Amino acid sequence: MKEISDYTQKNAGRPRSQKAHQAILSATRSLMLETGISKLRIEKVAEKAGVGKTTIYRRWKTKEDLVSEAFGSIADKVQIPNTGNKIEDLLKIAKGMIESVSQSFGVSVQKVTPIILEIISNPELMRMYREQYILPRRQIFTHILEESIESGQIRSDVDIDLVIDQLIGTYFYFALMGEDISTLDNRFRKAAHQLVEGIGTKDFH
Amino acid sequence: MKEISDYTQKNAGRPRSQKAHQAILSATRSLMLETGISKLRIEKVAEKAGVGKTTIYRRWKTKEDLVSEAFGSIADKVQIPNTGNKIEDLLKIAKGMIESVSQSFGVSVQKVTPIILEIISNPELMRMYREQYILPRRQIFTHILEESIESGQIRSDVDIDLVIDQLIGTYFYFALMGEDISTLDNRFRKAAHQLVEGIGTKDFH
DNA sequence: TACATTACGATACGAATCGTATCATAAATA
DNA sequence: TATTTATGATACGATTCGTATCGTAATGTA
Repeated sequence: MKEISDYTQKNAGRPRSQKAHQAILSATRSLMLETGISKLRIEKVAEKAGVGKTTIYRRWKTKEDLVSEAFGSIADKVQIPNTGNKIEDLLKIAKGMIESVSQSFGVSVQKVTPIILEIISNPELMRMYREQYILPRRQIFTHILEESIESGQIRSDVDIDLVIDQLIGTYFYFALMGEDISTLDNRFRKAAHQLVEGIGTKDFH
Repeated sequence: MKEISDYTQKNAGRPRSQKAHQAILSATRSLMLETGISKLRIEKVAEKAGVGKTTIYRRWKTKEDLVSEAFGSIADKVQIPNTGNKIEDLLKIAKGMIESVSQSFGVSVQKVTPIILEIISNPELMRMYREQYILPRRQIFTHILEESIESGQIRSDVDIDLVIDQLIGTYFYFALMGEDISTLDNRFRKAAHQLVEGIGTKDFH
């Protein structure tokens, strides 16, 4: 049997319907919001998309493959922010890691955080999320921080990748494991300030 | 029917076996390591514990309740570290959030991180993990940081809870979403140093 | 046009797992 | 001894899974 991922139309036979393809991905996204990933039923996706479940199983080997494409294909290019304030720029990019998803889905952040947690728990989906959502934003972070070094706001000897780890780690901890999302923005701003200015007394170093 | 969680022996009838209770929790922990939580089968737990599945369903309403007790009941008191170096103390506590689990289970950290990710993804299990594993360590963090303020290493105007968020956030990002666990310790140490000393130039503030 | 090929939607199917119900038996109290 | 509750075993209907089968539709080729 032919590998699903190796599919190429061989100029013979009925071609796969692109309309069905998009309908399936759209139905997958819609139902994911209602049930999460673990309770997503392929048969329900088929019903909602108006296709037979055979069509889904023919195109995607596993549910993870389907979800990965449904989720990954809506990620779009990250805009470089320019609020005039570096801290606000950093916040905007950090928030984009989850808000870009909630905006694509047209729902609140609270609706998508459980799904993102499920994605992070699954190695294959995590790979997609890292590549499509995290890494592009790390590049923007790098750009912003390098600008800050050039402008003399940040020391040139700091480990930029590590700073990004600290910012993203703090943001995810707030967004995915926090109990109060309403104060997230201000806590992130203050955390960024503490990182810039340092919490030490300077007497020691 | 009587609520399971409200169970109290009414001085009548055969009492519930405590031996079976512990055997069930132990079997749950053992099988969790092999299959994760989502694929944990109650029937397999019963078989491994040498009890009927009726006994499990009688005592725990849901799989989450069972896992929550099996996991939460092995959390023990957190020791206050005293390595002589505050950064090392912070690292030790942070690592304990995952290493205390791996040590209780007698397996490597890599074996338990997927399970902790599953726990974090489940609101009920996350509540247990927060109460049993995170909050006790936040208290130790607070203790260490207050000591550092008293000794003049850290400024008294810093937001300690926020510093803890930054440390824990960074640690979890490394441990749960990182790709290279071998350098985790050194990256955490360096991140803590960057937070203490600040990444800014002091020319701005 | 006729034929070969592949995709289509519908549906039937066995397998796995779920949580409940039933049962005779065991272990406690009154 | 009688009552009550727990025990382990097992049967059960309900879901969901992924596959197989079917006649039909849509394409390229002879």
